[in-house]
Amino acid sequence: MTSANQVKKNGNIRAKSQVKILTAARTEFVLQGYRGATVQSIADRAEMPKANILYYFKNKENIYHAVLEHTLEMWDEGIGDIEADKGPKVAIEKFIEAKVRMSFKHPEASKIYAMEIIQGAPHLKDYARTYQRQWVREKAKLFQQWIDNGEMANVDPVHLIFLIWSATQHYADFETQILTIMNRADFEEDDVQQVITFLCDIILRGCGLIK
Amino acid sequence: MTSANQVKKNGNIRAKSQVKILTAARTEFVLQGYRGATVQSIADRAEMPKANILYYFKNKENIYHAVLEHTLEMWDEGIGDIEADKGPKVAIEKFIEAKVRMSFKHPEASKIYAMEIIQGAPHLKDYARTYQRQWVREKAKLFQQWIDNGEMANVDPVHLIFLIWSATQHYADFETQILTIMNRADFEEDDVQQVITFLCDIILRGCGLIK
DNA sequence: GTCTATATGCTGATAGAC
DNA sequence: GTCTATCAGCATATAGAC
Repeated sequence: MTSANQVKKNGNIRAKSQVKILTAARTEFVLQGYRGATVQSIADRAEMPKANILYYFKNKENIYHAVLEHTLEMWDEGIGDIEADKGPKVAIEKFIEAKVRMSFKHPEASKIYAMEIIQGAPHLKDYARTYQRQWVREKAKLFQQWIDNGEMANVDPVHLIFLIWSATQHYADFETQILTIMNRADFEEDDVQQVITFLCDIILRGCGLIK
Repeated sequence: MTSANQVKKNGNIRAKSQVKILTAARTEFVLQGYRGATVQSIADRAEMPKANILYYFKNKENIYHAVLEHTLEMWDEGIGDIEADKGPKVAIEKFIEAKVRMSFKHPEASKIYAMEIIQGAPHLKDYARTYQRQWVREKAKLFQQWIDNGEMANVDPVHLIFLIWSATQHYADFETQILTIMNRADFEEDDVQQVITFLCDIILRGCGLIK
């Protein structure tokens, strides 16, 4: 076996192990919180010895950082952006749909983010201060232009973004409560579609974009 | 001092200490999570020796139970109910206002509840299954009557409740993120009023209750 | 009721054999 | 790369003096 192949094979093992660890860790961090999730519990869930976990990530905080980063990346990619070119109605519709679908598909991603923010965002202050604040300002400006052009009702653009965020992520973060109240074991595609329809209906009408 | 007075005095000390402990514990549980909050950190925040904490509550889990119970009670009392007698517009308006005000006044109450639900509601399954499910069904029926009478648009009543919950609690749970994005140190009464106006505007129009 | 001292178990992390 | 053995520190909780 050549040295190049050796590296590749080892790289594969490394990559696979890391994904396995991150997946297990994400679940543990959601279920138990940062402090409550132990390296041992992550190891058990990943079906690896504890020492291997620490071999790949050195320490617990590094695991958490990797989970956060991995999660935010996946989330942002899955949502995409608000598209300006087709007007406010399509833009808001598409954005709501993407966020609702992600909430049902990857509730853990939203949950881990939510817990981080609730606890005061100790690892994400910079993320909000730079990336997110900029994003909100950009989109708010876009909404304001549509409002000024008379294309939608005069509603506060920043709070509109908060409303869409909260209403959509609620189905991920409060999954447990919603299932219990609706007396259901799982969600199905029909439920997802119904939520999309409901939220688009209310919010678009609320923005004066449908009658 | 008579025996009755002795009991009363001791009762006062006990009650005061317990409130002090519960307040400190709530903050610690929010900031650090259940496992991350230590009895010592609660004692430090309450400015009491650790042993006194355990004297009053026996163990850490009892503290958490008491915090949850105390918090839910306070929250429910502060919100009040959806009042049927003045029609959908006033009912929804009053409910949104009450929830927004509580979110800004007691964000920790909402946060501790949110963390509990996100982690799978291990201590609150029964609460959702009995009390909350019943409440939602009752209110959904009320909304449905208004819809059938043509008093409001035909929107799913259960999801409408979820929308109001999520949109209002967002200002408590995601306080940190919102402050950072808005580049503010604290909220003021004007902010609260603006949120109430915004949410009533969008949701009432979304329900066809204003033009 | 208050507080110090301490028992007991679990945690993150490391050393070193394979 | 994998895994066993182990350490040092910290957590909850209790015992018992005051």
